[in-house]
Amino acid sequence: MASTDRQRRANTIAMLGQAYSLLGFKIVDGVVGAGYPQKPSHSAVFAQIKREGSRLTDLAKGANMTPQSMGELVAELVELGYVERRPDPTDGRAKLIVLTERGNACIDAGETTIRGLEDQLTEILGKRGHAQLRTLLTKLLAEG
Amino acid sequence: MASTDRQRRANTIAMLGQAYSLLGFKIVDGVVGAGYPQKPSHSAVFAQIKREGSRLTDLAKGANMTPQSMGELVAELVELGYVERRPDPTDGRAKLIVLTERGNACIDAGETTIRGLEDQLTEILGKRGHAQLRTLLTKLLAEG
DNA sequence: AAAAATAGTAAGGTACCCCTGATATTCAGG
DNA sequence: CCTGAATATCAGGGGTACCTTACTATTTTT
Repeated sequence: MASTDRQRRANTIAMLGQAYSLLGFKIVDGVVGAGYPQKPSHSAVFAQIKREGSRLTDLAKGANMTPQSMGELVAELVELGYVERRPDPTDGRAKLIVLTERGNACIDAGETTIRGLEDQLTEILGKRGHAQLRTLLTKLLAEG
Repeated sequence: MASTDRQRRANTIAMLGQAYSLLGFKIVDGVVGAGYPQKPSHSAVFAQIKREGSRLTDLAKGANMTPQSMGELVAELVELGYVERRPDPTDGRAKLIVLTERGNACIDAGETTIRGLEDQLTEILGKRGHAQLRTLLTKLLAEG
């Protein structure tokens, strides 16, 4: 991803990138550090999967990738013990990808990590500043 | 990079990532669209290289990678006609990586693209909001 | 002048992330 | 019940972005 800066004042986009890089890695580190090893791409599953379980195809669509690729991610998560494949009672072709207990615990660890980082943000920016940042980003993403 | 979300309210870090992803790709698209093909990783060079030229080792340090990896990036940029390797007159071991005319033009295109995107940000967030965002990010990066 | 450090190059490897193509099974409509 | 679409999976491939190890050429140190 280009920042293509070299200017004296960093551009806003480069700053966004640096901020994300800084904090994003801390999430993975936090979750992995809490005893839940995983690869960054796995979050594509964790971010979408429903409590009742999700179909592979739906996960793939949601993550904007092929079912084959998603299948590979799921296979890794099965290997790691975070999800299981179960036959879908409503469709013999389909399988439901469901979180195991450990999978749910992993998500909890992720949410805890994120909450901790949000708290750090509040410390750095102040309650007001943090809220402002969120408002601005929301606006930006709505229009972008 | 994990967002590990699934919450109703998106977390701030995920939003930072989305915003960066959105805008970062627009930079590359803009520069490439202006007739300067390149890969995202190349910005690691463009972002650092000095007008007088830079040494490979320095570029590598600045981008936090090995000289070998940086050497590869530089080789690609030489291929694309953006930089040249010249012997460093002050040290027979070293070479200076210097921008060609085309390389400078490419940087100019990048800066133009970024300026355009910054203007868009101002439109979306307002002059005040844009300034606030920059202030908040600056603070965040200083502490992080 | 010999030894040690530094600059760069060369060759090969790894992790990650995603793709295409082909196949088996099941479902849904005519 | 036949056929076309959908679901998942197997097999194989490829690109990006890095790394390690090993080497040569040059400079600096002793």
